[in-house]
Amino acid sequence: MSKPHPLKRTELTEALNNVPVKPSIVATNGGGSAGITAQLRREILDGGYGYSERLPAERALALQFGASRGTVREALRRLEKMNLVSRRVGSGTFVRYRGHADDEDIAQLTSPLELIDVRLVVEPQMARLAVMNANAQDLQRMLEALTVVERAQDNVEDFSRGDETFHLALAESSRNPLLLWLYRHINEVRRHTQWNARKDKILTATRIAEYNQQHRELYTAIASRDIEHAVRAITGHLEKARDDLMGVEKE
Amino acid sequence: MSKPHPLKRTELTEALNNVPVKPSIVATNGGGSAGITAQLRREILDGGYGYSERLPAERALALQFGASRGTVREALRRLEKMNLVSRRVGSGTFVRYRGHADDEDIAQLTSPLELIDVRLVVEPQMARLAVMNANAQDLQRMLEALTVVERAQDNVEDFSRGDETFHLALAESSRNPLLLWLYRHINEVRRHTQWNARKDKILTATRIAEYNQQHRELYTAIASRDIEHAVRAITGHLEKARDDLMGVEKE
DNA sequence: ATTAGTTGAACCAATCTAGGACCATTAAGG
DNA sequence: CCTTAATGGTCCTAGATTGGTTCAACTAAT
Repeated sequence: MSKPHPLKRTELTEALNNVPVKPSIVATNGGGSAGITAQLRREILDGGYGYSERLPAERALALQFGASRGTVREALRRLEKMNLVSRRVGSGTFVRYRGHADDEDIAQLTSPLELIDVRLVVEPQMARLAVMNANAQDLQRMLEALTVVERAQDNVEDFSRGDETFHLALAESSRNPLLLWLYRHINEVRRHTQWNARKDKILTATRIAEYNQQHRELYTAIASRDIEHAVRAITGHLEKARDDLMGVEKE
Repeated sequence: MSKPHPLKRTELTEALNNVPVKPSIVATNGGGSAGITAQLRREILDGGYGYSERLPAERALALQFGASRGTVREALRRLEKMNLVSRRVGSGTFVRYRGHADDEDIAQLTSPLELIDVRLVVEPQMARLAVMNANAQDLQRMLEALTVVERAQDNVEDFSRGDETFHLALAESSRNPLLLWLYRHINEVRRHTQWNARKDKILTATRIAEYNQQHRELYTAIASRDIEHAVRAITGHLEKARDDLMGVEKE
């Protein structure tokens, strides 16, 4: 079931009692259960405890924090509510939080193809919402980004930046803050992914022209409030990008 | 000299209150409740106290500011009127001003409805990929989460945690690291969103049973590699959640 | 003199904490 | 198998801490 403990039970306990508090913080924050909750939460989120690692026993934590066991239990109860730890009678309290890879790591784990797969899910919905919710200012911003990206027909870097701005303007036009927030994160990955290495091979002058044509088609569809057209445009755009990517992949 | 044993509550509190007056300003500005209000206000707005952090007790603040408790109370009363703090008898005075942390911010800006809209886009794709890519271990993890969540038919908290775990297992089964990464971020928001406040009204025993039925249907579909069925199941599940949410909204 | 603000004190009710006892479960070893 | 120790779960009581309230006295400005 669960992985065996590295130490025998008694040895483990003794070790816990001798060793200093793991978080090296002792009396920084408020001394209530809220403060203990905050300290442990931070420690877990920062990766001080790995996934499914066992926390010190409640009685040990009480000693370490200089609080009563009841107070520690209150803190652990909150952590359990946050789904950060799970507790088993007779066993202990275990971390139930897989630290997520940060932006750098996720960019390395994500292939350009997987990135486009995700964009192929998110962006059509952005387009749909944009048709419904975009206001004059949003359209203006998209138009500006469009003209910028169209002007960069022969410069890979310029096109790349402009393309990012245009799609971001699309995200903003959806008027869904969560969707925008998500797309910003996706964009971060996009900026770090290995796609950048192949940009020069993919972004020929011909393809840039084709992409820009699709950009304008998308903008026109949104400005004229044509949902079907907009979704077709963005979907076609991304599918073409995917096909171009796969074509280069084979070389 | 140094005590081998932890501090008692009294000593601990004294230590915390004696050590650093957080606003390094003490009696510079003109005494009076107005001056104290201004100093505390500035301290809170500058992020010296994080969200939901506890301020020193009134009696401690009185000492620190060299004023009487009544004066401090007047200052706190004004801060309360400004919606910067909230006070609870027996507990303390807590900051209610959300600094501009990213996650907190987006949680505040995102309505539960918008959250489901986004999930309605992401999760069907997760299901699709899960049908194609889930391995035995993924299915095992989903099944475990499923049994856990099914066992919590009458406890809102247990169901809530279990539901989160199940959907996270679904995300993992998609085998797309970027999608998983995205869903973890969505989950962060879900954890903070105002939905939590209405959980108790929405999650009746009847609805929990219905949700669990849909969970199992989804799992069965994925285990038997039926894409259409899986997408229908997850879509129906989220649409029902949205409808339930809107139903409560009207009350 | 009046007025508004401050002070210091005492007490109240709500809340939290310390500290302990006992239980059921789990894990390790005999 | 049984024994033993450790763990989380539960319940309790006494006491400490906190914000809420009231009141009489003091101060300074009008």
